[in-house]
Amino acid sequence: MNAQRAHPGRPRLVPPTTTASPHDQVLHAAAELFVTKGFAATSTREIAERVGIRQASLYYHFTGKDEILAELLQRSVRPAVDKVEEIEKLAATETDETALYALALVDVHTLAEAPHNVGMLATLPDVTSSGAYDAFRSTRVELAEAYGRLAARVATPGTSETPEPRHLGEMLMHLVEVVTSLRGIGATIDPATADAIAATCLRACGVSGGRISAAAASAAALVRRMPASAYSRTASP
Amino acid sequence: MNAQRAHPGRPRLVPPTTTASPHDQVLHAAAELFVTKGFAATSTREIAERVGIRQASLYYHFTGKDEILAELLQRSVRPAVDKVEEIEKLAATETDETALYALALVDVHTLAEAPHNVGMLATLPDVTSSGAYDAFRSTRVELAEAYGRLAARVATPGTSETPEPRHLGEMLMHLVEVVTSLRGIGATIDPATADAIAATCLRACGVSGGRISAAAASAAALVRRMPASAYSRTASP
DNA sequence: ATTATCTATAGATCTATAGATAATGC
DNA sequence: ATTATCTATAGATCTATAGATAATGC
Repeated sequence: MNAQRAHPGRPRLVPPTTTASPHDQVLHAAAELFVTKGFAATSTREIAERVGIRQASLYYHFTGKDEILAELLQRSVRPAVDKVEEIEKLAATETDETALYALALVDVHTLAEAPHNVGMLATLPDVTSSGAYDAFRSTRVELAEAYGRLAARVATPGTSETPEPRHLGEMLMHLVEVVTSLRGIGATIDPATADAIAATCLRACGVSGGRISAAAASAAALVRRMPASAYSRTASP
Repeated sequence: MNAQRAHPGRPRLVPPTTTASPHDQVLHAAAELFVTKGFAATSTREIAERVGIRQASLYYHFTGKDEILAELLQRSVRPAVDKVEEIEKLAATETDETALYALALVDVHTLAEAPHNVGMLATLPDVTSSGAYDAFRSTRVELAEAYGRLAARVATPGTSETPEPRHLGEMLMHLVEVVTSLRGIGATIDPATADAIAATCLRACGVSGGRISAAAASAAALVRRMPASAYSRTASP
């Protein structure tokens, strides 16, 4: 009772082993190859081989390698970006430290749970200098600016010890990206690690240990309450 | 009084503007391109264009793109690796904390001063999966093991809070690599930043603030005393 | 008729080799 | 004679398009 026939279209030479959509099969295969071999070093032929289709068949689902990359990049930050607005509103009722801590925590989880560690793609020079990165750039800036706004409000009190505020947002984003490095060496991101990273963000803004503990406690409760924002497609209505 | 003629060999179509050796001119151009565009995404033609020679002329100086990469990788760690032995001996007269702090500091400076931020190349997937990386791998393992030995001696006392010792050395190396990320976003690595990174290494091993300060003071003095280990060729006699 | 694949291939690279050439060195 | 370049090009990709084919859907 295997081989569930029901699909239109010419059958593949190698029948699929999964029930995922061809679109997602391509993304899955590409993600793994891009992360392990790099974007430029991965050919469309290799991606197709993994999926079990011919190289040319990719072009039925995507306009090219760049479009595959673009979608992977978008997916790698969407859960975090989707929660930015909610978190910034949160700064009204909670402390600024709590809001920043919550943002870092949400971002850590997004990167920690992204399939195949695709979060690291955005750091590769062949990716950032590709045309596909352009559409993603504005999304990334949006996130960096949210970090920047929250960090500025947290850091202003003691302005002497903290780094130049101009790049502070970007620095915190980079700091959180350690998650992808850790995943790269096979570490799993447990809750303690996630908290350590979020705490380091506050410390970089000059927040004292006591206030960090307080922010950690309230942020943890708030984040637990947020919708899971499944790692999936763009549309939903 | 320009254009100093003295070289054998057919003249270039575009006369060189620098007096550096052709070998170094190629490394310089390649480093910049590999870091900004990625290794796989950079063609030998582009490298040659930057240098002002024809693509085929590269092969007089190097056997191929891989050999260029291999030499850049070696240069990116040599100053740090050269000092490992001296630092490990140092652990006899100084505290283990001081030795680990000194290693981190030396590594930070190596990465901070490497031309064109070539230290980041070793983190790229198209580089680590290239054949050129093989020769480099053993050098890198040597450094990681030095971190591991020192970290183990520092961390054993309080073994509960610290990460699994198996990967501790590698984790500390990755931590120090933040330097290349910081350079990537245009930050300059001032002494305070270098100390912050070295201190974070000790903290990751569970060392208290007081002991970190002590290690920082004695390590700084020791590192200042070490030979500069100029960023240059293999041979010297 | 529509969908999802296939085969075949054009055109654009890109790497690396062969052999010619224009300097200096002896 | 030696050195460091040049020109020319073969062979190996790699991307993307055109058109055929084999399913299901109506």
